[in-house]
Amino acid sequence: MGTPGCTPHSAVFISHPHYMDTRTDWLDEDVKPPRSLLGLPDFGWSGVCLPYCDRIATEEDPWMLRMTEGSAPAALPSRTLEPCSIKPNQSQEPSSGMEGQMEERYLEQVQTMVVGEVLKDVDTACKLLNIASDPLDWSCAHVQKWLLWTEHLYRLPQVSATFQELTGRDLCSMTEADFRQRSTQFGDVLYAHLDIWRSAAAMKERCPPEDSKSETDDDSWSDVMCSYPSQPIHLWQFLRELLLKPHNYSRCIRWLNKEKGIFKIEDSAHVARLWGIRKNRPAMNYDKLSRSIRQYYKKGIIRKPDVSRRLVYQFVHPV
DNA sequence: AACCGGAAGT
DNA sequence: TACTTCCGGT
Repeated sequence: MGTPGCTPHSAVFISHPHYMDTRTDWLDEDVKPPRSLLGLPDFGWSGVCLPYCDRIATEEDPWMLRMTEGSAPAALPSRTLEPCSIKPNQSQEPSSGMEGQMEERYLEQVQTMVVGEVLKDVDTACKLLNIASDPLDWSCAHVQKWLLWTEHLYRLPQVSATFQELTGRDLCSMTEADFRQRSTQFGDVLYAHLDIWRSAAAMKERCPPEDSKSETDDDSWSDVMCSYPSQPIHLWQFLRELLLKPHNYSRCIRWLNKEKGIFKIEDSAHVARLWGIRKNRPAMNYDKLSRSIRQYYKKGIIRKPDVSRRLVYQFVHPV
């Protein structure tokens, strides 16, 4: 399409009617490069899609393109998502011999990658939201968090209000029609996204984190970290978490000098939104977040660097 | 738009 | 206590 500023990734957008038709701008005001945003998921591809913001649909993920080009939207996301059993269901192309094998291997590789990424992204989101990865374990509050997150992810207007007082179990027992009933426009998106989480949780259970079943369980970020009771996270910890995942978040916050603990908030509104989601504070903004950072000045946790610069801060005690 | 710190609320 | 919310001023 000849839309100015469109990247090839736009294909992903366009393939999804909801985005173009009904997106509202309540979340978009601060979005810098349009393509830094999620490609919207292609729900048709074996139930696998990787919208997880900020990191997908970037130049670093060319395979995303290949996938979306090639895959004709199937009907609905499949209920389960198994890396080993997914077969490309569109082998109509009479690819023969070597070529066919190559292609099949290529597809398999891509699928394995995709599944791995999905799991990673769900895990990341779990950590960020501080909720369990299995929707069945969610309380009403967790459901609301997840909804907030999903709204953020897909740039949906606020839909969480229509899903109040539902536990994760309730949510899981709902059909797509039930979802549509609660949100005519976005019920299907939410349903599909929930399906991804359920599939991811099911997979996680089926083939738990392979190789290293080591005893270093304490700090490994599996269920313990994700699940609920842990004490509320501190803002400085949260910022560190984001900084430690440059692959995911470098577009909104990054180190300027990791050794000295100097970092820059590149997208203040985005960071504030993530913080708000994490703390369940929908009204969070940079004004408030920065006030909290300033509280750290006298506590000696964060300060302004010697030469004060806009949106640049420094951890007093770098790692 | 960011930065600052007081003051009050949760 | 650790923010969150609000705010008047830089």
